[in-house]
Amino acid sequence: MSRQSKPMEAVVLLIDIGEPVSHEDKDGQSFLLKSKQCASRIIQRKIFSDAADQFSLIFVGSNKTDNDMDYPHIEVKQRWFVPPNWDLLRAIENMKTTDVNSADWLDGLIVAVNLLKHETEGRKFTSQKIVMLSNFATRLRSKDHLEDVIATLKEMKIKLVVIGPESDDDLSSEETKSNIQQKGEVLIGRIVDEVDGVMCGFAEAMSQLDHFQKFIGRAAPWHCDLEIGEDIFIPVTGYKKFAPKKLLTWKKKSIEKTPIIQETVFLQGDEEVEKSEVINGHLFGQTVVPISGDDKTSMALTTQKCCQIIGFTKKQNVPRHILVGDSAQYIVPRNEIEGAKIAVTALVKVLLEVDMVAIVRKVYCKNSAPKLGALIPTCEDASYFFYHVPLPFAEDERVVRLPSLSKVQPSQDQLDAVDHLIDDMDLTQIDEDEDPYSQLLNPAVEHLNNMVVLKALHPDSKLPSELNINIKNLLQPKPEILENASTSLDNIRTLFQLEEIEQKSYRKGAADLFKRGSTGNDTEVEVNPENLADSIVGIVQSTVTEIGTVDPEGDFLKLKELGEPFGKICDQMQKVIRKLIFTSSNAVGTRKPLAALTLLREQCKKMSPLTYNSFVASFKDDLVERGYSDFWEIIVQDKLGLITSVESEESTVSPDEADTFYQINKCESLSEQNYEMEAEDMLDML
DNA sequence: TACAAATCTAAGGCGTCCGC
DNA sequence: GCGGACGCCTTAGATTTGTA
Repeated sequence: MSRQSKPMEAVVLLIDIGEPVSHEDKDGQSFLLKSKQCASRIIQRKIFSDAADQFSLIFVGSNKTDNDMDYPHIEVKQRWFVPPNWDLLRAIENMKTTDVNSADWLDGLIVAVNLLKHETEGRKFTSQKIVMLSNFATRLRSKDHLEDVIATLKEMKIKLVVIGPESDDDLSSEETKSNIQQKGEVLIGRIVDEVDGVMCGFAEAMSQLDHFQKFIGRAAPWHCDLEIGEDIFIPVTGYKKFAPKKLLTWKKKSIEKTPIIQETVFLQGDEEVEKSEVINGHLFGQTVVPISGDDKTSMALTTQKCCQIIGFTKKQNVPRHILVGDSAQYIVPRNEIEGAKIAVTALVKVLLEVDMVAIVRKVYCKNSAPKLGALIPTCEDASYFFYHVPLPFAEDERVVRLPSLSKVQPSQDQLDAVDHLIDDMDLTQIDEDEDPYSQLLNPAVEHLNNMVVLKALHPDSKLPSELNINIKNLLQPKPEILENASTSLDNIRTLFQLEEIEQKSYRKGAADLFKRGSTGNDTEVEVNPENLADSIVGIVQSTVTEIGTVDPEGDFLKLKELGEPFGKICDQMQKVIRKLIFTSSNAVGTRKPLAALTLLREQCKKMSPLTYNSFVASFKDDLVERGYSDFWEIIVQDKLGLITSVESEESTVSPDEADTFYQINKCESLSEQNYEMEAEDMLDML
């Protein structure tokens, strides 16, 4: 057995399919149709909730008689208790009414009790339930067994759920119940009362079954010692507070019942390579660095499970927006460990008093990756504990500079209107019990499950293009909230007039920007300075913060104009040139890095020849060493080597020295050959 | 010790974006 | 339109936990 098994309930679905349930109600639907929807929904919910419950199925009013007690018109359709499955669902979907109008629903109940008694023997069900769907419109053969049924239901602690006709209060004045039906309802009502069961109409039942139920499993504990320094260890346990709902997972299955075998083939060119001959590698620039399994093992960071406090900081240093991860944990003192509760409580109390949080290094298990997190002290219902929320490492952070919105100046009326709208739709003041959104279900999960059910039951039919009304409701604000905000919404509509703007293509935009000159000469363009300021320059000014690979020359000049330190932009330019040569794809070509290098040399000639000379010397070494001699040849051709004393007074390099620099000495070319050999060897190994 | 459930991790598949 | 880079999602496998 598992450590703590899921609850496993044995459920008998007892459904009336006799003649009396074939009649259509005022809403145009027969009782059987409603029974179908209801029973089907019960099974669907169980399938998707991954519950361990098992079902059997009994029809009352069937043309067949198939039960151990030989009661007429009672058919045990599914004897063995089986997990909820699509076959069961199809059996329910295919239910048809019969012309039998003398089936006894009490007989059906007795057969169901008998089934639970005998078919659950030796199996570890945690509870037993009968779900009965009938309109009780047939005359009972005998009421002799009534007391026995009640006694057995009580004795076996069977839960009884009866879904029947709407109560008289919910019926319209035109709808009436027959005498037999009224007597039947009184009788079943008595049974339900006696066994403390549940009885409801379809409307109520369906409202509870509309959405797929959430299965609340028991969170798995994570035991660890909270370490403070070298000597203090507090035994704690972590439980997930919340985690994202996982959607259905897809498995590749053949519908033709021939198994799908997934096969992976490794190819080098057109030739197949054995998996054993394939090893992983990392691509550094154009160089593949192979990493074998052994290398990987020796490179792996070996860690031990831990939850180590590495420091404390003021709570305001851990603002909400830097919290990361997709789940949070409770960290509570370990149960039954003496002193753990006292220690955690003391720590939490002190941190609350000084408004601080603890920063921890958390390793889930041996050799798993260390994570950074914040332990946020919390007190709820007189219990002191921590919330653990993951924090980002430095390299996880992205600094996004967005253009200023200062150009947008809303009027005071517009500001007030938005203010009112926020007040009217404010959910923060709603009582938690009345908050319609506190238990909001995930519409994506609901919709996907609905669609899977449709496809499973009707594989050839098309999926509906319209969303189910229940899903639509999940996506809408509640009507009462919209009503409350109706005045504010009207104000917003009036004050923020929307205009349709024709979407201009980039080319069209450019044509507008660079208006053709009045000369009519097609080759001349006239730049409209006002437009330019509002568009390209504006955008560039607000966004260029460092030199990128898209327009390195433009970025360099812009940053220089903005007064960035010359050394800093030279450094960035050098990095970009290296990136364009060594790590970009071949498609980049040599034009862009060459243009960037030319500009850098021109600028350094005036400002700092030493910076350029130092860079070009090490750049030459790298080019030769990595086998980029073609690009070096272009540098030689274009005379982009060392800046000489003739070109700049600050340079100490003579023209002769500059000429010698263009030659590659034997040692360098030897190392190049070596590199090529090594690369060939490595490729052979691959 | 075996087992089931919860949890985490790495690898591979796939879709989107962007530069050429 | 193509292909590389990147990120998200799924899946399989590993680890941990607690009970029978």
